[in-house]
Amino acid sequence: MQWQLHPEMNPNLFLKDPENSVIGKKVIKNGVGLIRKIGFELFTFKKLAEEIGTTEATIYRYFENKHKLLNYIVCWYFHWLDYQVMFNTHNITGYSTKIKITIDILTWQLDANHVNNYDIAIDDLHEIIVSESSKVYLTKHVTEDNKEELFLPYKKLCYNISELFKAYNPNYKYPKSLSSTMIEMAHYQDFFMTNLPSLTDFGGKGDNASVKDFLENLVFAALAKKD
Amino acid sequence: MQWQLHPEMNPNLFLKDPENSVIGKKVIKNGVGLIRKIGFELFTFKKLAEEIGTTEATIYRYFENKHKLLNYIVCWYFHWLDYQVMFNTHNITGYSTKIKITIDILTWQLDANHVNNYDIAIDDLHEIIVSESSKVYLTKHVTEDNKEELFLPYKKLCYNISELFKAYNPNYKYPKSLSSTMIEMAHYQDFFMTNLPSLTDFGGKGDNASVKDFLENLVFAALAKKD
DNA sequence: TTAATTACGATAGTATTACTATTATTTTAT
DNA sequence: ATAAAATAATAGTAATACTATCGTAATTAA
Repeated sequence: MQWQLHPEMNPNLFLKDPENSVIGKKVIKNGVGLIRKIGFELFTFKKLAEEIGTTEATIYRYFENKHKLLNYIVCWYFHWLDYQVMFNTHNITGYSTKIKITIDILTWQLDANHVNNYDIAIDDLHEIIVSESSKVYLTKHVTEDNKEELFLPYKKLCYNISELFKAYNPNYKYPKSLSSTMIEMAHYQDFFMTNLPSLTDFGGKGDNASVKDFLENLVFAALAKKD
Repeated sequence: MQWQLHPEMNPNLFLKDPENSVIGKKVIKNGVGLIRKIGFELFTFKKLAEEIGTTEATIYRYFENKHKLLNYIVCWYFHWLDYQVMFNTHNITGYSTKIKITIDILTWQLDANHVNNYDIAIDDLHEIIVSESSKVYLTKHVTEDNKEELFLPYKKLCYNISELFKAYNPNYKYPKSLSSTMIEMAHYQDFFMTNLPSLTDFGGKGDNASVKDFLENLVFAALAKKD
């Protein structure tokens, strides 16, 4: 599937399409690995350049700065996630089931559905999303970035899930906020469970099935038809 | 009230207590103002030093780095918030009412309750919390920081709210996760409403009363006794 | 009271980061 | 085969994130 290799990324995210060259692909692939390993704050283009055997300047030809690279990675992930949701809820009857499947995907209940034959290490990617993705929009330049549509895949996923919620219960007043809450909490509760367990109810167990249970309970409680 | 001026801050947050000197207080007060103005990424000790008429090195005597200063500010805020919740729910009968008051405070439904006679500009502080607070724990050193109890006020607030939830419905399975969800979403939905409105249902209106309504609906739906 | 100690802030650094400008090399087009 | 274009490497600079040292002021100790 050509689409999987070239998920029409927004050109505002890069200076030169990393998908079109060997070094470009290494920037993404090893970038994901290095950010996961040392965290976004300590991550630099110099360190990445050393790892892939090139120079800083070369990487700057692909991305304006490390923030844009993170934004690219985050977009790639949400694009991929949106596709997973679409693909796995397709031809399923019942909005309740569709919502449950969506929660499964968001909370990383990985199984055969999530086969990936990408260059990007998808588990590393997920780890980055959990601890770094919000840094992409929590900036002073969020408005300009938004105008350049740098958050489109996130917004699209949020919209698609909100439409599921509306289909399940057309009277529910906050489908979009519930959708963004669910997406954020799939990541935050995961991060808390691992790193600050006292902020969750999944202390000892610590598997993402617990996050799934929590979100399912929360979402269906919120959406419950009161008649 | 002496307590308000000296909310027993964790000494691991600073090298030298900023409350004990004029310059120290300026570091906090002007630090809050400057971070709010230019954002945490562009904020430097040099810029802050220029603003308060001192040098970088002086500020480094108080705080190890800018991250610790942000951590101090965030702790101060959650400490203050925890006190607000405790004070305003005290002597109120009915856990439902207590929870509603807590949501009011979290979603910044400011009124006479929130009188502040601090040096810190409390509205600037709230703006910082909304867009910068998660950066304090979304790091690779979260575990070591947690061991030094740098997130105690947040964890305490989360715990206190979870106890309210448990009192309201002892059978609810996820009081802590619901509590951290509510705290995070009070800030995130506020940020989204202002900066990425399509992720919320409060597009045009855009007041924090909408966030309050959403959270009240969500929390009471989750906690609803099913019998 | 005076000497010693401590506290404090200012000066002047360094290593790293985040880039940019220029030059060299390779690729592609004709 | 040669010109044009694309690409990468070299070599920078300005800003950032600190650190080490020094002088002065305040505090305390004999």
